[in-house]
Amino acid sequence: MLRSLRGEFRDVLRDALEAEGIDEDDLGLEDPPEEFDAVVASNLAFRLASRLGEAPPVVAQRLHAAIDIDETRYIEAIEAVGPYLNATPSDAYYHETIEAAGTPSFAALPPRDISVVVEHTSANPTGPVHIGRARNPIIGDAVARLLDAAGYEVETHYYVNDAGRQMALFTWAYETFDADELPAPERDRIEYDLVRYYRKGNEYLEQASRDELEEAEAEINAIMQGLEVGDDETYERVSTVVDQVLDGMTACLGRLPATFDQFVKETSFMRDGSTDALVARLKSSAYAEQDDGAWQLVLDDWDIDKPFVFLRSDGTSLYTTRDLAHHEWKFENFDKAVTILGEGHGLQAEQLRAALDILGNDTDRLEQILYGWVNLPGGESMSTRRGTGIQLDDLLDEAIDRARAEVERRMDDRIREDELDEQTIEQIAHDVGIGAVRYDIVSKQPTKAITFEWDRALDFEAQSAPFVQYVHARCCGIIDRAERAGIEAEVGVPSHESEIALTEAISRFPYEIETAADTFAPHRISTYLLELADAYNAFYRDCPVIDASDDQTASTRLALVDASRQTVESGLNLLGIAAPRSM
RNA sequence: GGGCAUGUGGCCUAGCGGAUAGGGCGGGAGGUUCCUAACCUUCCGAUCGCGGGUUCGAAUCCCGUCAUGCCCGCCA
Repeated sequence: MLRSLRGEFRDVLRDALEAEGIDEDDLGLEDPPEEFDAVVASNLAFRLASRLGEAPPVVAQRLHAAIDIDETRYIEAIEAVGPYLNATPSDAYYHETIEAAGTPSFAALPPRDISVVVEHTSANPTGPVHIGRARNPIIGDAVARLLDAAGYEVETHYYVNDAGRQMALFTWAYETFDADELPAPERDRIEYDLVRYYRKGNEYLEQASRDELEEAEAEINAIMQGLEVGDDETYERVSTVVDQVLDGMTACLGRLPATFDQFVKETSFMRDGSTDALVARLKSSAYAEQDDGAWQLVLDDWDIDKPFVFLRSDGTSLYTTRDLAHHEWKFENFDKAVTILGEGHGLQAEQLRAALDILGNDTDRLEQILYGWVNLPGGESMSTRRGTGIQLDDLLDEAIDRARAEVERRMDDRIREDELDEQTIEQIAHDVGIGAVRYDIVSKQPTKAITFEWDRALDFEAQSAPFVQYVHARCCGIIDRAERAGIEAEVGVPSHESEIALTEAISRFPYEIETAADTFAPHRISTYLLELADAYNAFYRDCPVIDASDDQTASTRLALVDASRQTVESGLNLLGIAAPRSM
């Protein structure tokens, strides 16, 4: 609803400027501080002041006099407050907000007819997902949900690096070592089983004699060469490892849940000839040169001083070459491409963008979101190869355990009349625990580095998922009681200041989706949900529903509770967090 | 050495050109004869790393500087 009101505000401001014969495009819209009744404001008078030779408040008055709000539906009044023009909402604004928010479509912006592929996670299929990587699926999944809500046609992809040396080494180790010379798996799932071969292989190479090393390297190289020439048998051998490990990783990511519409294999761009074709095009580019037999692009014109090598001197392609073919494939099939990348890939991301530019692509269609690493407190690094770090599975298990303990601790003094059976308790623990993890990650700007600490990541109070989820549970509690008391919801116009503030918070939701999607910033949704939850808690404190002073008040408040519940659920859903009915 | 990112009260964080810098944690003081206290109220606590500049206006933009992280391979 705020989107509509802002539209009206822009219209009347533009009309007023035209009437005054003033040419100015920037309308200076901003959010007014809380203490004002206005829902949107303009600071236009500041900028016009010097040009018109008048003081800002005088300009504001003049604009105010020229503004005509006879035709507006959602703007009740526009006031000149000092240099600001403040727009306050009409009864229709509140009424229609509560009405619209009671339906699921409130969280969906109109379709844009623009397809976008969101590539995220894309971790090498070498073993269990550790929390250093967990930021990627959590941000990526939220971005995909956000863009979907914002009206884009979204498809999610996991790009599988099945072609490099790591996978060749893994395949060799899998075929070479026996299970009985390996330690027991840390968990009963396929990637925990297979990663033991990968670790064993790396370990072996590190302490192998010269002869052993040569022999092993020869086998690993043979696998890499087989992939390069598109040998079917080699591809099958590598796939045996890749597909199994990937199955396990997919199961782990599914717990978040993070899901993928498609797993796109790197080898597919070698096997279909697109990498070779791309290399030929790059060679003929004005920026290509040969250096010691290898081909590279000189990217000085893009302010990148590191050349981009796209073909080895032995004629084989590199990971980045194939990724280039991969991206051109994305451009052929989608209008936009969004990629979530760890900050370690910053330079590569810039080189990729420049190379795509050289190949004649419109790189504005590519959005690369970089996120900082998750570090461990002691500065210890996480490595699948060495088996260090914290696994995502362990984090989620711990989160659920702590949440379950919390639910059980509260059992004694809970007063809500619903009986929680074992299965329900387990479900709540699951929703709360995993929600807390996701919220902790998604609520921070991706570019900031995170130091992982159990107690902070799994805090169930205040600025956290459980805080927001609790609001949803509170709504459900009231709705359940109202139903038993025979109270019917009826959309009305809020009168109490806490009702008004809550309705205004709800009215912002579609606007928040729009701005968050425009900037690819899901953390804005988490910030918004906190504000919505605060507004609801104030309403909960001040405005009884079941025991309202009269039936009419009870009915209009119940409608507001319905609208709140739906909005909170939709908001949590954008972040991939469940909304429990009871806690 | 070069590049990119980040620097906001003891700790975490929002804001990223406009109305007295919002929250949370921690600390102090309160609130439950119940629409679930995973909540609420209140107090204490910030020269927005530092120095310049641009602007009517800077945490926000520019320059410099310091600190931290990441990257700089014919690896992925």
